[in-house]
Amino acid sequence: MTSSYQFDHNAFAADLQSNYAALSDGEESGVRVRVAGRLMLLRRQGKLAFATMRDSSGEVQLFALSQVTEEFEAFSKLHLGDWVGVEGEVVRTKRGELSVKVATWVRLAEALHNFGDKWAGIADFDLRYRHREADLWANDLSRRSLLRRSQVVRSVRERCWSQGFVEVETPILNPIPTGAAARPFKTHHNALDAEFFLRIAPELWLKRLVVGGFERVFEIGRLFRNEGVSPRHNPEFTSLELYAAYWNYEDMMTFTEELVAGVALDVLGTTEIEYQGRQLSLSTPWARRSMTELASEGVGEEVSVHTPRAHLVKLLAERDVEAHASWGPGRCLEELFGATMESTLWDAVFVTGHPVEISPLARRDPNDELLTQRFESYAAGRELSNGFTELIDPVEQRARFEDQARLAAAGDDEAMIIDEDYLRALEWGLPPTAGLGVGLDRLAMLIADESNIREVIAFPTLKPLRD
RNA sequence: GCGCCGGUAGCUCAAUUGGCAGAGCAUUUGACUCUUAAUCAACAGGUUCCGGGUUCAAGUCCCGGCCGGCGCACCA
Repeated sequence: MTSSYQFDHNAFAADLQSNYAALSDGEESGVRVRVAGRLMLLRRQGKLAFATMRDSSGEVQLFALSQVTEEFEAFSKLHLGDWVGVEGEVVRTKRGELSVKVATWVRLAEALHNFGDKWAGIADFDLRYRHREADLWANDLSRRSLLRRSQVVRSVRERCWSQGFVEVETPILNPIPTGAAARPFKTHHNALDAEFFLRIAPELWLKRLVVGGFERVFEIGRLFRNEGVSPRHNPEFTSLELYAAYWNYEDMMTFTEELVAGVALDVLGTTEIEYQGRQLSLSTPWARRSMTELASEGVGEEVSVHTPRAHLVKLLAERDVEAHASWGPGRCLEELFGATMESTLWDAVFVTGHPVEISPLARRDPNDELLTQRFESYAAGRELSNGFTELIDPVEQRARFEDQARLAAAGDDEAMIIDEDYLRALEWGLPPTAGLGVGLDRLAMLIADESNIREVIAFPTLKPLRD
């Protein structure tokens, strides 16, 4: 059989399995179908041959007989991994396996390499990540995790749409990297002879759309940060960022917990999930605890952003954290929380009330001028989302950017740069607005029960091979 | 970036103290009319990641490099 350019396929393996579940052993349905997929196993027995064929829905056995099957010899010599299109009757073999009894068939493509050990699959991480196409055939779990990631993104998108959010796209090539604290990737546009940075966050663009009258917007897209690679960090990752005019951070927390719990419900059917062998609750409402309270609990005494810096520095030193000269009390408080309590936050929880010092785009808390109306959600000891009531005052925003510029001058190479276009946008009037960012890879990890971010990214960033 | 661990046939893995590089699956050939990782028989398959070094002898020990896993750091 030579290969074909096309195949008229009219049935999926999984549908056959369910539609003919009642077919008894040795019974023939009288129905002819055309299926296509890849050969995963092939067992020849003299003038019979049995093959396991997999398509995107599942698996079904192909049953070939020399008396029935065209080109039987060639069929029985197909290779594992070959793509075939088959026409034949749906039957159940005497031994009870639902099968398509092959009348005619065509090889659609030939596999020149195998897909790993048929028991063990492919275990080598390097091979799995560099050749995901082979990994997907060899390992059920890889297929499942990437499928779940897709379901997570779909669910997030549909839930945002259903709440009246408009999906938008903002520039990836940015003249200045802003909206977050991170090192950027740099590139160059030849015709414009201009330096550009790949975005580290879409935040400022999205708020400019709110200024423009899009009261509810969101963007799902790739962000790029020139930081270390780890089981929880890929240089390019996917975020959901979303803004709602007239909301404050409490409204946004409610939205966030319902979104995440809803995604779990959509994909897994429950908000009480199992993660890495341990029960984890995403059920609403999530606990809300202030960073001040958590840091105090962590160090065993009352601390706050009003505690003298020298004392906070001492408490950090006791935990082997060396305070940088540019850190004020706010940053020290956050570091104390990070060093003591962050990794213990297992069930979904909101941490609220971040210091102004570390929140240059968030609106101050009217009850404490050194804190903001900000939250981060945590699950499995990791940050899952970040949101706040947006700072809308252009004068204060300029002062906050200038504070960041001073940090940069003091050696903090991740401090934010002044964005004049954004300040001008604020001068046209941003209504009271709350914003949210969610790391979708992190969310996908949680839902797919994966501990390595690479398992939920089809083609993770790897070091190019060289000698 | 730092530390620990790893890289052996196409795939999954062995190889004792430094002593002839092996198995299963896949591939190739043959047998087999209800198999289920089919089974049975046979053939073939190697730059032991790369480059040096020590040694009578290196997959194994030492040095350098490449790639990966985990931890730390940075961050989401």
